[in-house]
Formats: sequence, C-alpha cells, structure tokens
Amino acid sequence: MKKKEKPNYWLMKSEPDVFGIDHLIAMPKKTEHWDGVRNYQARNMMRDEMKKGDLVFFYHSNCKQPGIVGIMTVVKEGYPDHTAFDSNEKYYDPKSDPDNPRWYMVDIRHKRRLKRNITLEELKEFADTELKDCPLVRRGNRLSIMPLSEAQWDFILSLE
DNA sequence: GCCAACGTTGGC
DNA sequence: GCCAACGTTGGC
Repeated sequence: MKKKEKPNYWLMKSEPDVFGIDHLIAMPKKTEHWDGVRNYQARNMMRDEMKKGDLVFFYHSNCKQPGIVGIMTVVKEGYPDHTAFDSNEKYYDPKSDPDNPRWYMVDIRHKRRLKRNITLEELKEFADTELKDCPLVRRGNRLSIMPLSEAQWDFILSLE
C-alpha cells in the first residue's frame, strides 16, 4: 500500500503593496508563480526541497503590520524563473542563462485566509520558547522563504 | 581567499 | 524615512 507522504511546511514573505494575499486570490485559479526570488538560499529551497502539496504560510512583510495572513499550497515544483531572462522585467538578471538558469520558482495556490492575522509582534513573544529556532522572530532576518517544523506550524496555527 | 564597499531587506 | 543586519561584489 502506498503511504501518503507528509507535507513540508514553509513560510514565504511578500510585500502586500507589490504582491499580497489579495493579489493571489484575484489570480485565475488563485494560483501564481512565485517569481523574483534572487537569493541563493531561498532559491535552493524552491528548486530542491519544496514539494507538491507542501503547506505555506503567506507572510506580509515591509508593511504597517507584518505578519501571517493566510495559507497556500505548492502546486508546481521548482522550475526556472523566466522573469530573469527578460530585460523588461524588474527582476531581470543577465547572468541567468536559459540554458543554465540561475533562478527558480514554484507555483503557489491560495488555500485560505487565517481567521485573523497573526502579527510578527505576537510571534515574537514566543522567540525564546515555541519559536526559538524559527529565523522569522530573530533580529535582522532577511530570508524570504524559510522552512518550519511541523511543531512550529501547528503552534502558529493554534494561535489563530 | 580576504574583506571593504555597496545594495537590499524589512522592522520600527 | 531611518538604519541595523545581512548578502553580494570586486579589488587586491
């Protein structure tokens, strides 16, 4: 009998003014490719580790009230970020060659909003306990995609 | 391969 | 808008 694999858990940041959860919900099938990531650590996670069916928190960054606003799911695994090849694109990178792409993305589908937003301020209260290993609540963290353990995921959801 | 300079992220 | 923290670049 085939056993269903457990999903991995992630958190992905985006600026609501640029692409927020409302933008995702407005997309056809509420699905969009997560382009524009130009950081190697985040790239590696999308290219190598994110699997179809994985669950992702949608985090709003660089805004009045940063925090987690919804849940998404991975619907397409890592493939080359074509926006890096197009000089008209904001995230154009001449060093990314279509024959040897430097940047990758995944496709993400909206699952649901949280019943209420869980703010960074609130999450920081657990920086020394339940979330002590989570880079999100550590000062100076700039990683736009990060993995969460199942325990961290469950804990955050329990705050909802 | 070191490291200073620079650019970007993102909370505040 | 400020600025700390961090990643990347490039001279040496």
